[in-house]
Formats: sequence, C-alpha cells, structure tokens
Amino acid sequence: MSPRRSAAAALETREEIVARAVAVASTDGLEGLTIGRLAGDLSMSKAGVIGHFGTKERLQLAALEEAIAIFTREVWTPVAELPAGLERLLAICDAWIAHLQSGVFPGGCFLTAASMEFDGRAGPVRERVIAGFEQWRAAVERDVRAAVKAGQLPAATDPAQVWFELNALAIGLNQALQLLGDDDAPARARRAMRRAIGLGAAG
Amino acid sequence: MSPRRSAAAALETREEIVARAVAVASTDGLEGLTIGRLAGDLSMSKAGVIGHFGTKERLQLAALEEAIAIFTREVWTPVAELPAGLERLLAICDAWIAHLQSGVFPGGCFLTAASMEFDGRAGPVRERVIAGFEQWRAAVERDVRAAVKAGQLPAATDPAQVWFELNALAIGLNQALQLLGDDDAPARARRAMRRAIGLGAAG
DNA sequence: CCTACCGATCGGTAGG
DNA sequence: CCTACCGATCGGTAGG
Repeated sequence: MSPRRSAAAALETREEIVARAVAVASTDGLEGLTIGRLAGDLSMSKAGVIGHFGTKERLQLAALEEAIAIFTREVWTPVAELPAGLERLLAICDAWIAHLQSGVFPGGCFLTAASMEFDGRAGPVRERVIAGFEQWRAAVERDVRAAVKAGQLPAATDPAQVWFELNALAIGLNQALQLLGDDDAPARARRAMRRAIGLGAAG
Repeated sequence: MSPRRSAAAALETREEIVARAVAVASTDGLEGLTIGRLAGDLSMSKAGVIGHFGTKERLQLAALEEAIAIFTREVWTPVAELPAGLERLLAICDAWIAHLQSGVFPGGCFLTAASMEFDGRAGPVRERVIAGFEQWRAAVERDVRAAVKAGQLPAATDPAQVWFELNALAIGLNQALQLLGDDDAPARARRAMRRAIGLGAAG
C-alpha cells in the first residue's frame, strides 16, 4: 500500500551503499571494492547490495559519480559565484588545496587514485575518469582565458600549460600529504601554483 | 651432483617470475598481482611460483625492488657520470621525461602507481615505496644544492621546493601520457621543470 | 530486501 | 619444481 515509501527507503539504502563504497574505494581502490565486504560493513546480504547496481562495475561507476560530486561540492561550488578571471582562478587553487587537506576521502584524492588505477584499463570507469578530468580542465582553462582577456595575466599565457601545471601540483600535493604526511606541502603547492599561473612572489 | 646449476636455474626462474610480476603490477597494481595468474602466464604451478617468495607480500616487495632498479637504470645511471650541479639536474629532468615516455612499464610509472595504491595502507610495501622516493629526492636535492653552491642558481633557491615541483610535474606527466595520451605533455613538463628549477625561457 | 547456492579463484600448505 | 588439497572469498543468480 505504500510503494512511494518503499522506493524512498530503497534509495536511502542505495545511498548508504554508495557512501560506504566511496570510503572503501578511497583507501583500497575501486578494484579493491568487494560486494561481500560492503555487505558485511552494512550488515546486509550480498544480494541486497548488488541488487541495487546489477554488477560490480556499475557499483564502481556509482561510487565514482559520487566522488566527482563531492569534489565539485568542495572545490567548485565555493568559488562558482565569483566572477570569471584571475580572482576565481586563485580561489580555485586555494579550494583545491583545502580539499586535498580536508580528509573527505580517507585515502586521499579519489579521482587521482582512480586515474592511476584505471589508466591502463579500457572500459566505462576509465572513460568516466577521463570525462571528469576533462570537465575540470575546461573550467580551469576558462578562468585562465578570462584572466588573460581582462588583462590580469600576460597575453602570452597558455591555458593548457597552466592547467597541466596546476593539475600536476595538485596530484603531487596529494601524494606528499598521503604518502609522506608532509605538512609543508600545502604551502609549497600554493607557491608553485601562483607561479604556474604567472604571478611572481605575489599571493 | 650439480647443486650450483640447480641453484642458478632456480634464480633464473625467480627472475622470470619477478619480471612478469613487474609487468602485471604495472597495469593492474601490486594488489592486482595474483599467484594463480602469474603461474598461468609462466606455465608453472602456483606452488612453484610462491615457493620462491613465501608470501604474496614478499613477491610484491620483489617486484617493487625490481621496478626501483629499472627506474634507477633508466633515469639515474645515464646521468651519474656528469658533474653534480645544474648540468646534471637538467639531464635528470630530461632522463626522467624520457623514462616516462619509454614504455618500460606497460601501465605507466610503477613507482607512482604504487605510491597511490599504498598511500593509505601500512606495511613493508608502503615503507619501501617511501624509501624509494626519499632516496630519489635526496639525489635531486643534492644537485640543486650543488648548483646553488656553484652560483648556477640563485642563492635563495629552496631545494625542497624544487624537488616538490619536479616530482609533481613527473607524476602529472605520467598521468597525461597514460590516461589521456597527451603528446604535448612531455614538452609541457620540460618547460615547467625548467621554470621550477629557476630558469626563465632558457633550456 | 532475504536465504541458499553456483563455479571460479584467492593465498597458502603438505608432501614429495 | 610438481600434484593435490585446504578454507575463505570472489561476483553473481534463483527464487522468494
């Protein structure tokens, strides 16, 4: 008599599964996800877990989608209202660094880990990782171009070069934090990002 | 009657296993290594494979050790004879980039992948990865300091900052090559490395 | 959402 | 180096 409530409950269960999957995959990788472990963590049956997704691959894709949403919420949403250009580009860098320090993903940046894990494997997970990076790249390059147009950065600035360097520095920061626990790394990354954008010692 | 030959044959088998393990782990990760798959690839029994190592973890350590040796051979050995300082530092960067393009590791830089895979797990594999990075960091920083001492770089140059940026750029290059197949990335990395070292448009 | 089950594979051992 | 085997776990399905 209450199919709506049943559907809502099912959605809630699904969200719990995805949240747990994100946490597990963040430390053990998307391939390290297992249906049995998830079921145990959530006190459910394996059939109850996999029933929401059909296959392990679709569960991986759901976890990846959620991780991308978290990244967007932490890095893009806080700066989205700023005007396009240098101001927002600098805010992006700071939000990016803050995100990597935030600990939302217990095992460090989910997207970076997924990109390394799937860079040699074909399939929809890899494709989604690539699309996620491309989307983020487009956003960053857009602000670089806006800054150049507004005369805030030299006309010779190459947006693709800036993106390459900022992304590399973010990945390097993630490694320094997760692998080495290097507390100096955020400041180093910030300094290097400022320089990559084309600012001198300014900040 | 020929224990020497038998021991030599065993060593050869062990080396074959390690070589195969490096190739598999480079695409599927060190956790993706399985004894059964290795046995199948080499037309051996699982017991024959694991007998050389005892446990899977020691097999992972052996593969990691070999990967570090390959990195050293490809990046350090070619420049080792150069005098310490700016010249060798620039040669290191070029050898590093060439190594990432070389395809020795079918799945991309083994050390980078291992550092992401194990950055959230305790144990000897993680410790060995950290030690490998620390050793390489020491070598790079040594040449930065030598270049400063020789007046080839500004006295204010911070070796740890240079290392942080060069390492980040190498990891970013690996991602660009493996995930995106970006052919412009090596030139971008080279340019950014030159700048990170403190050179202007020079090269 | 559950129980019960499938064949395959996991890391590893015994014994030779 | 092999065969033969251990208990545990894998992804997934049948049927309810």
